[in-house]
Amino acid sequence: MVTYKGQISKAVIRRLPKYRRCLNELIKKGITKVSSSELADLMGYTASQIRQDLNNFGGFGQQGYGYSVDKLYEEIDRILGLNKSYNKIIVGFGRLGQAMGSYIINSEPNLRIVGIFDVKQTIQSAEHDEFKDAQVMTCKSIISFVKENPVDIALIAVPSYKAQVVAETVVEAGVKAIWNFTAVDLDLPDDIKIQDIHAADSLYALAYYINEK
Amino acid sequence: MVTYKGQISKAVIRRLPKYRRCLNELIKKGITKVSSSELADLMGYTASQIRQDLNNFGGFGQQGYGYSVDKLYEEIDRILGLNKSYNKIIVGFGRLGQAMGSYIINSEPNLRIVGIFDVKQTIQSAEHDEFKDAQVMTCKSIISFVKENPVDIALIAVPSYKAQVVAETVVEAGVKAIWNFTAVDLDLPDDIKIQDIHAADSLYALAYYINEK
DNA sequence: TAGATTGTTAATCGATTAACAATC
DNA sequence: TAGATTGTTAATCGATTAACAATC
Repeated sequence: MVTYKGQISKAVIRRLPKYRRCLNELIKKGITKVSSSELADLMGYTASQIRQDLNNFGGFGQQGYGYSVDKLYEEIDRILGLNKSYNKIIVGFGRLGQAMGSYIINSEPNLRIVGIFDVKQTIQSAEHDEFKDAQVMTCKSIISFVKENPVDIALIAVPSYKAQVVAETVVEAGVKAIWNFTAVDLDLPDDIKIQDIHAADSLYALAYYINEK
Repeated sequence: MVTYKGQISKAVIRRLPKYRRCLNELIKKGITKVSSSELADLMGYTASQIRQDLNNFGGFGQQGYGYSVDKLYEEIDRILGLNKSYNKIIVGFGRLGQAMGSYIINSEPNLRIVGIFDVKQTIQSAEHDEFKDAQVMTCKSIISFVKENPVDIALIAVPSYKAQVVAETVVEAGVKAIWNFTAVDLDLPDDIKIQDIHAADSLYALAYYINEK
């Protein structure tokens, strides 16, 4: 069961953003040092799991002392690749696409929205509109656009029935990573990285737990 | 390691909505019968896992034949509790709250949106607006409203810095289940069911996999 | 140095896969 | 009946927890 160095389990990767969030809170509070058991209390994991998780990437801690909050935060940022910049397009610019676009503009400086595509080229703009200067292109121009402009990530927020076709289009254009907000499980080549936000699935799980026992 | 009957692992519950989605596709195609190995091909699981999963709830299949698509779909619906109705409030009615509200109105007939709350009582309405007759109430009235009107689920889509306070308010009012769209891990009593949509977390995981290897 | 806390190995737990008897 | 496919037990795999030696 020897995992090669650098081959990290999905369970660990899923937890890293939560570590990052927690460390960010500590930084805001001016706390500079934290032990695995303090983190355990804050996050609801065991101290043992936290040490295991962090040791996948090397010894970030110091025996007898704990972890430096700043250093750990930076390391996790680096591990996740959040110290780099990414070019991004949004395909489907209804309320959901706009909501996520707004989030990115306000909270993710490393993500540059380089193109926005929708069947409609108009934006129903709210009052504080981050998008008032944005140009919305027709989906037909996705391929030519991506071939001219390197794109790392495509956010897809089109209606479900268009999801597979749109996804195939961005993949054909050369995009390798998809952040999928549609209710569809996309069927794409194995080398394409996909992260699904299947909001309805979590709603159904919620219904299950409401009725449980 | 005897799990009591009826005590189903979280891993299984997480997969049920995907079974449901897949079965729904088969129904649309007019397919009435499916075997565990056909489902395995469609969903990317093993046939063995599918049989294990379904057998948690009793024998839905027929040896030598397979599963009835309609029956299995209905059973999963019932297991998830989707055959019942739920009253729901939306707290935070910006683009994200509106997007999810629109989804619910159009796709989830069993979910009734009984109240909408926001600091602003106006709706920036798009052209096809499902909400044009909706009344948006001030967050201050949440407690009195919920005490008058039974509410099963609160969708929270307020800015992060308000998330904890808003969540505490709906819990104080008596709501037992929260569908959380904020970036915050809510700290609430153990008997409150929470499902988080931490979209940013999945984006960070995507960044990790883009850089992997 | 003594105390604290990590890094890391071993033990446990739970989830997935394999195998096959039951049965339609 | 013969063939197919489930239901279910056993084996494997992976992830979590416990324990403790290393070391700051």
